Amino acid sequence: MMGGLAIGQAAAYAEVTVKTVRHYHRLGLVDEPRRDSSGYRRYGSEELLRLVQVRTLATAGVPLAEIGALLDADAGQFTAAIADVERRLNDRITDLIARRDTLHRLADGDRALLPDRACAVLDMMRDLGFDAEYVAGQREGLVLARALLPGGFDGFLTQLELRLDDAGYVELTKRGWEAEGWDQNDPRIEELAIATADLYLANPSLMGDPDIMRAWIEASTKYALINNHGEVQAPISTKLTALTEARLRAAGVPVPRE
Amino acid sequence: MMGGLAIGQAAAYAEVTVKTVRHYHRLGLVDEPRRDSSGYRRYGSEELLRLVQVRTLATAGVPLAEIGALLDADAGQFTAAIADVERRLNDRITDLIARRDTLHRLADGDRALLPDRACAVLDMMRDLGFDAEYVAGQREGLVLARALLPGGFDGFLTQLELRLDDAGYVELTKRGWEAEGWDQNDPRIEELAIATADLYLANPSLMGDPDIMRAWIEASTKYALINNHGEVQAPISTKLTALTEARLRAAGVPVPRE
DNA sequence: CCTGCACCGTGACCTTAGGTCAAGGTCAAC
DNA sequence: GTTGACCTTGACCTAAGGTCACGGTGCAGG
Repeated sequence: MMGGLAIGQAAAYAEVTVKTVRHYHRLGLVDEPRRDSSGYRRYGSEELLRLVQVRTLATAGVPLAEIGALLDADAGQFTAAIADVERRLNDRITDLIARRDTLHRLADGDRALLPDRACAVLDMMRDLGFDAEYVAGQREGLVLARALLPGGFDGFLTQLELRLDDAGYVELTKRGWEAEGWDQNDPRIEELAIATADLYLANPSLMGDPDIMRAWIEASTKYALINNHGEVQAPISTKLTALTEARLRAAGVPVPRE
Repeated sequence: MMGGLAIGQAAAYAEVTVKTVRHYHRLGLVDEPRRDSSGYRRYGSEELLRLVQVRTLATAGVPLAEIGALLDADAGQFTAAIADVERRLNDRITDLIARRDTLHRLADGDRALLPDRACAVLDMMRDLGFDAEYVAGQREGLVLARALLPGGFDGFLTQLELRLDDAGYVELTKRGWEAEGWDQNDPRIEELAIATADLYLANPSLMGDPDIMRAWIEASTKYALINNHGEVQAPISTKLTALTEARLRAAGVPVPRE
């Protein structure tokens, strides 16, 4: 027995590696045991106990830098610290469980980027028969909107939901998307602007915050075009918006100018 | 809007730090986005999606080195990999839960070092009225025994339990411990050896593996003396063992010599 | 127009908890 | 007497970023 365990046996006992034991010695977490005649470390149960204590705390996630003070504290502080460690462990466990659930969203690109409610809005658009490219643009827009105005995102979704509930709005918006293929001077553009303005006048709650909604339409339309056709301009949409706003102003609605 | 988010906004969106985003670029996990006129990175939803995917996997514990291949794999491989990640997460969770339970053992030094069954044996010794120093020595011995013969530890405990169930054994062992304070030539030592040998002869199952049990008695006695009195020898115990073994051999029991 | 301040750029070094490698000494067995 | 398993020290490597230094950019206030 030579009066104690060699480092490999001590390490196996504590279920750590030899290197880890030496690491703990270097950090002063476990005192160096006495050496035998050939300079080998010889471990008694005192050091083994300490080693197991350190390992237990370390694998529980306590930083090594804190373990020394923790183990050298008096009983009261020690049990309090243990309770704290346990709390942190519990936090980590619930955190990991949350991450495990988040993982499922990865299978679907939309769901990784947007909260469920926004996904529901996009689904509704698809169900209402909007063009897939249009919906994709709306998705991009929602992602950016959430990044740029995280506080107002929920209200913004509410506004979108309100609009999608209105059959007239849905119809006019679909036509507006088709309009991007029309000629710059197509007379239908003005017709569409008139119909849109009339819709807003008949149902003002659909307008929402005009600043935000204008930015929204331009941005999401542009994104759809950039991503799907490499085009940078959405001239028809811009013209349509301008005409609609002009008509609203003419009717006495205070629409701010860009 | 300047056509995209700056790195700080993208990082906030993905709930990582700016430094982390650049780190992912350097590792090739997220493509560098285009730059604006002043060289700033400008992020679109493509990169944001990728960023969120990488972060989700990374915080789920997937090494960054694996994430690239994982996200670039086809759908089948990807969902398989996700399932694997989830399995590893579950493992980590159950592992943390086990560690949390282990933590409680730290409050008591014995319970950190020894399995419950061994603690029960020590408790039984205390309850049977063994001297506290003796029990402490047994504890040290158990710790070392578990380190040195982990495979045989359970059988060894069984042997101890068997012995403690025998009132005669308990009585003789207590006297043997007291004997360490006697004179080397005290006639009671031989009496004790005779009684002990007779006990073993009457009840051979108490003997167990004689090699192991002899090593055990010597080691645990020595540890108690070293730790509590700084003595290195346990001469009476050694003599007692020798006398007992001689008597057993005389009675025809094959006791191996050291 | 200048100055602050908050943001962006790169590059080099620091951190935690060890792992790996190198070069040599020791021990038990065949 | 040599092999192979173990021990010694020391120097360097790793992941996943953090911190520091030093400089450029963009915008608001005085």
